[in-house]
Amino acid sequence: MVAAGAALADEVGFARLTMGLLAERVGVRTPSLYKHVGGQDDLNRRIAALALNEAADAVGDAVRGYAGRDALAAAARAFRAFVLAHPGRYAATIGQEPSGPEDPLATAGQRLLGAFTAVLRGYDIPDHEVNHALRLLRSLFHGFATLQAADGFQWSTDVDESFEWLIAFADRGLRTL
Amino acid sequence: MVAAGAALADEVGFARLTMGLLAERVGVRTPSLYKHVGGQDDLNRRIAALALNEAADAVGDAVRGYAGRDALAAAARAFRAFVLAHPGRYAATIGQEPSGPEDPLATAGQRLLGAFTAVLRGYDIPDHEVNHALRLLRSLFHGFATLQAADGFQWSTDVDESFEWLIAFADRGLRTL
DNA sequence: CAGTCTTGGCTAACGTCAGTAGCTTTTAGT
DNA sequence: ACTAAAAGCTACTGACGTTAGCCAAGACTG
Repeated sequence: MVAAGAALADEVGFARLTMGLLAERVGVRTPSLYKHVGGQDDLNRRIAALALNEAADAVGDAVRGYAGRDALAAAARAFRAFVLAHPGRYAATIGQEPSGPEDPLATAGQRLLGAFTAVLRGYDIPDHEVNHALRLLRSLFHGFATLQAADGFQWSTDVDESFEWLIAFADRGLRTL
Repeated sequence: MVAAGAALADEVGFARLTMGLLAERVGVRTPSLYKHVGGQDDLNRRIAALALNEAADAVGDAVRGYAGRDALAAAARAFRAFVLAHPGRYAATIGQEPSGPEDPLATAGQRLLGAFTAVLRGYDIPDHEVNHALRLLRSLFHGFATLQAADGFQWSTDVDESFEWLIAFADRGLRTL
């Protein structure tokens, strides 16, 4: 149900994800959906939680066995690949605030954060700067991925190249704190 | 009209900006709005263009008279301040693709980009890397601002401090290319 | 000054969509 | 075989975006 919604969001775009469309997709009349989800808000939040968990898995898997720059590059590429492959469900995460620490959305966010924290362990970062570095990485990758997904880079230069440049930039910065 | 819409979006949140609400705000019945804007899509795009132009102005003004690290810090702070002061209209810019080079949205985006380009002139950046650096800055600030506006994580540590740390990080990286 | 065109407002209506109420069917457990 | 939960359905409501068609006020022109 939520998986179908996420898939549909990836196909038609998150903004065009409608209860009626989802019902049609799963071969059911619209009101029947309400036996499975609380409503559109609930559906959106669950798609967002799914997306964050999947992103955390993707980043976590990609990082396994690597450290330092290799880990950073693997995490970055995995994250971007995920967002580009699943733009709809990732868009669902934008503008969702977890209602509390028990919210599945919050724990999913924590898992993703944890995956990036693992990357930072490969660098020599003072304790009190780890949170700052974490926010840096999240901002950087979230920003790049969403801008590209929205086609925010209208310029001609190759985007892949920019992304690799960006990874190198972050790596250099993290190595020289 | 568009200005009123932008103001309303800032107040109630972009997602809750409705034609009926805007009509009420400007003291008119809903259908009368269509004498001024083409519809909700058109309104959204115009609000987005307004926001990008205002952001470009804010960044451009803030940078004037500074260079290097001072310019970068001024630009970054101005941009973030703008997004936090006008979350609704800035949210309108997310996920809007300009229809062509003549689209006011595209030219507004170019102006904002130009403001950041001015900042980069204060650093010694090889020609072929300027575009990469530009995308870095845009991703970084867009990501940070939107994540904070959406309260995307549980920010336990002070956000202002993280932002200043992020500025310092970017400055160091740009100085040592 | 009279006529006309433009501008900006209005009411009435329609289509789409989220969501609710209440009933029926299917299915699973005893 | 019986019952109760799970999951489906039709019918309906209300909110919203949007269009059609009409009307009033002001500007421009003969």
